[in-house]
Amino acid sequence: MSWSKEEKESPRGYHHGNLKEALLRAALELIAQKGPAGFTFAEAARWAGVSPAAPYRHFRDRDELLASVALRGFQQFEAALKRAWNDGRPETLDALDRLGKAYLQFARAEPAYYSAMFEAGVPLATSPELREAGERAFAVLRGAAETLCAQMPLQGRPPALMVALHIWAMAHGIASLFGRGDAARRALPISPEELLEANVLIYLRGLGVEEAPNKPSA
Amino acid sequence: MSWSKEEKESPRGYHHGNLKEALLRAALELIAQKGPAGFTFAEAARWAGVSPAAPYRHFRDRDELLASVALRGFQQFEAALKRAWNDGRPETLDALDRLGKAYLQFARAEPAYYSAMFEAGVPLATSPELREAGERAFAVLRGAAETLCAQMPLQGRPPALMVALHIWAMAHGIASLFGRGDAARRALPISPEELLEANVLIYLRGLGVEEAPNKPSA
DNA sequence: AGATTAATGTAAAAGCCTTTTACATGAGCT
DNA sequence: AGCTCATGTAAAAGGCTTTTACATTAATCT
Repeated sequence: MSWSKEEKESPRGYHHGNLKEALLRAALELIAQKGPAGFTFAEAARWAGVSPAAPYRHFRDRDELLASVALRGFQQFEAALKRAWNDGRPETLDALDRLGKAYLQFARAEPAYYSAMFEAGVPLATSPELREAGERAFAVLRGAAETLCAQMPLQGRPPALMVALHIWAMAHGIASLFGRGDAARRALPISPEELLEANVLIYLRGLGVEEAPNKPSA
Repeated sequence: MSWSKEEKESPRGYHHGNLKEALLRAALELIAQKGPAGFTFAEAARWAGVSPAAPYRHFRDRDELLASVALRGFQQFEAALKRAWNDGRPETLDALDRLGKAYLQFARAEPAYYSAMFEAGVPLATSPELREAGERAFAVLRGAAETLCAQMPLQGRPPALMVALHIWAMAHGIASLFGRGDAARRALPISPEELLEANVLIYLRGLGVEEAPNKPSA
């Protein structure tokens, strides 16, 4: 046992010690509970045990806190997608399937991040950082599309960027419409995962990508 | 010239005469300007020239006004989609193309409606009316998918509902990610319309639907 | 160590929003 | 004309946001 560093609820003195982090966490929790609109700067402060004015030492205003949540969201999103894609190995199509599932999984497991990123109306131009984080997350999809396209015959090979945008649109469309058990959304005859998988498979067939029967055996 | 019925700015007496309508219009305008989050009940009242408490005679609270905007949005959306689809005539695939364009056009021309409908976090379960309006709008897509599927050979004909959901996801994904000139969204190498058209065409090819060369001539 | 400086919190206040309650007005009907 | 109900107003309580002046402490420098 160690007294070294209490992480929880230590009865702090005048200074908090880690207020910025605490506010980010509080915001995430509150957004998850009540949506990006219902989240309030003052409540995050209360949650962190500081006065309503304290947060202004770390964020210019409520919007900047939201943007910071979105930033962190994009970073985690990128990491999750990268993990799932795993450079397209061992099989491109399997990896693509994992990618789609990871996309939906993120939207479901981290609705607060997802809505801060895509639905809260945070201007992407808020900060270069935010924009870049978004780009980097998209770059994973783009890389996947490039790998995919590179495996197609040169004849009629589509622009990888377009393919990436299409995949993004399909995944985001499904995540956004059916992805969260919001109790606010539509009931489906099948799971979002299955719906997306089918959508992508049909799309790929349209591109002329054939599913390997099982193994790329000769 | 007529004094019959002034519609604009008539210096009203104690009663407004058409407050509910005025509030809906004000809300629409304000949401278009500042997003669903930035819109405020009090400002809508001001815009209509009444006291801050007056709106409560017509809407239980701010959320109900938002839900009403969404309701009206779904109704107009349905109408726009129906008009574009035109029962699939004269050519199913052309009609489908019009449908997609109408979808994007609505999202762009009526961002306030669109965000109230899909992004403001209005619980679909708010009222049966709202849910039904949503269903009716979706029913247009569903009808299109059914027409489309009916023209396919029985062998390997996909479930129309799935096709409808896919088309919805693609359209919504693109509208939501790139659809509004928000100055907040990503720049594209091509227009959302082209992007969606390509997405749907590839998808249809994947379903085995072949584009008629030009005219269904023998 | 001691002093200075910069970072981080607090208190108080102004301004806006939401929502409720009691009251005022007048439109529609008999 | 008189009633009644729908529709609006005024006033007030309670939150949230943001700013400003001030308090406390951590960091740094000599």
